[in-house]
Amino acid sequence: MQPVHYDVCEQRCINPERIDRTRRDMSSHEDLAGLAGIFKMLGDLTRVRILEALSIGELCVCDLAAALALTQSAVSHQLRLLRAARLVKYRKDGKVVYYSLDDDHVTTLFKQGLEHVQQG
Amino acid sequence: MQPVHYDVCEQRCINPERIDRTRRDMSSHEDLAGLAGIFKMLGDLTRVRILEALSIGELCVCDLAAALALTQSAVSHQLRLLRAARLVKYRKDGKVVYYSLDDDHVTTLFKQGLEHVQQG
DNA sequence: TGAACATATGAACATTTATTCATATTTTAT
DNA sequence: ATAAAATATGAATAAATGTTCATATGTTCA
Repeated sequence: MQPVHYDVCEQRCINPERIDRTRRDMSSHEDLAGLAGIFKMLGDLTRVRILEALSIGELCVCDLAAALALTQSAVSHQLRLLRAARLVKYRKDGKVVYYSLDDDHVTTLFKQGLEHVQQG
Repeated sequence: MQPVHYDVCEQRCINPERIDRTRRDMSSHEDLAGLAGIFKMLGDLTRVRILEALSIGELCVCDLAAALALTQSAVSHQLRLLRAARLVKYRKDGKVVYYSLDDDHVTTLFKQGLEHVQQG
């Protein structure tokens, strides 16, 4: 079978029907951007460690820093991002702020991810 | 209850038992690094789009580039990374190389991720 | 009120990383 | 063998991002 070539978006292509089908069936750009955003948030060792620590139980910032051997500032900056992504929540007790996981989606994703990691 | 302060790793902390428990119960650094690695790989819009496209069906590099309106070079560079992460596999048909998903872990992770995205 | 402490945050710096451009490699077809 | 086409890749550039340092904010306690 001879590949037929068309020009789409200044790219040569071989199978235009597949291209059309792909474009039609793909999720919205919005959803995919959101998806990439979540994974980007989880794609950092420090944040993964923070989330795993919090999955064991709530911790205040300084304990989190101590447990993971990180500076208070580094932890605080990352918690800010995790908060914005609604992955963690917090409660204040005086001047101490306790952080915990916002829902169990993270735990689920971690389990799925570990399956891939540990089988590879 | 008065918080008792200890010094651990040059960090003040409030609840040393929690710190110990956290350290004890956390997954290995290796596993967590691997986990972060997977998520980092998925944490890029271009790669997410490529993987979603391939989840619909196998595609050659130039069709992938056309379908996503990307340069051949950009796609090829990303496929290299996805290949190294064992997220995609390929088969050669003459000078055309067809890529597809290596397993269905990606699809599972995408579904889980979209749940978080679409409810937030 | 003032001192000490827990946390948050802005700016600077260093590192990582995605894309582009040019070119190499490999295969097909004449 | 040569030309054309599909893919891969190295180097360079630009942008994003994580950490550190210094400092601000807010709370407790004397």
